[in-house]
Amino acid sequence: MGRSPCCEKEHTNKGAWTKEEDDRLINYIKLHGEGCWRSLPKAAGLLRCGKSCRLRWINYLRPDLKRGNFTEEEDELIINLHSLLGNKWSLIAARLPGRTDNEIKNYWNTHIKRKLYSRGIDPQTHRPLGSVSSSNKTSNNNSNCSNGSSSNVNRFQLETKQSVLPLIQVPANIDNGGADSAEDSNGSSGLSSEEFFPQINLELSIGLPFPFQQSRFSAVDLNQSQQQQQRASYQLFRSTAADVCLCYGLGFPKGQACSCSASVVTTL
DNA sequence: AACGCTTTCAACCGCGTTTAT
DNA sequence: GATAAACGCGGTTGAAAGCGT
Repeated sequence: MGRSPCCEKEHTNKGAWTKEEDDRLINYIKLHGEGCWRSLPKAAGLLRCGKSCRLRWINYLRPDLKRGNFTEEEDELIINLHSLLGNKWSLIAARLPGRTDNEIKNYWNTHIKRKLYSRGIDPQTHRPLGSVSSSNKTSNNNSNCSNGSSSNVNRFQLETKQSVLPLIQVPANIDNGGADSAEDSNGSSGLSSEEFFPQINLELSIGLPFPFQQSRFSAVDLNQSQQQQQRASYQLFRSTAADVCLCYGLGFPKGQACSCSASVVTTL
């Protein structure tokens, strides 16, 4: 099916916004609120397409935006969330009040990537540089998806006979606050997913992600200061991102699918 | 001062998803 | 259910600023 352009290209301004355009947009949204971006430009007297207005408002004019440099805490939170979510910038932004997805994406590409490289960490895989085989690199674009067969790693994955779709890689040797393992979940049902659907193995497991496990960051891989950095990052990680229940995002009301005591449920 | 290279980030583009008809 | 319109997202671009020579 074809798509018509989102606006009439001939009569719209492009490029940088002027102060007057900003004022018009701000005044209009103050009076009428956000929404209906397609009709907004005309109503506000702007020669812009609705998409452009929405972007300008969300990324620059919104009053609740936090301006200024990212803090060290924000840096670490972004890194941790990226290791969990990959390039889902809007989801990451949702956990950083006052920051936009565009801002975080830009910051990731210009600062954090470099920071991770300087720590000897691959920003896509969140593993030590050079530790990922080429087959893994090409198997899936998602940064946190790995088909690695390490025995001490639980995987949150959707698996079929034909293909494996790992979603979130979770180490087994981390205290996960009491979240049940895949084996426990299967055991309680009495029947495995393979018994229900012989052609499909839905081996779902869920747990808290931890990108700093010892097996990945052993003394062989990292020097002393890098190990110290990882330990500090882990402490911050536990204090920020660890108290999150992912079950809600899978459609289960909190507490129905897991026994963890997380105070935050996510809508992944 | 002039030039070229690099970095930054606001804005655009195309596409997938959701909603309305 | 099919189609079109609108929305939202992630990747990419390009102008401006910064920096070194």
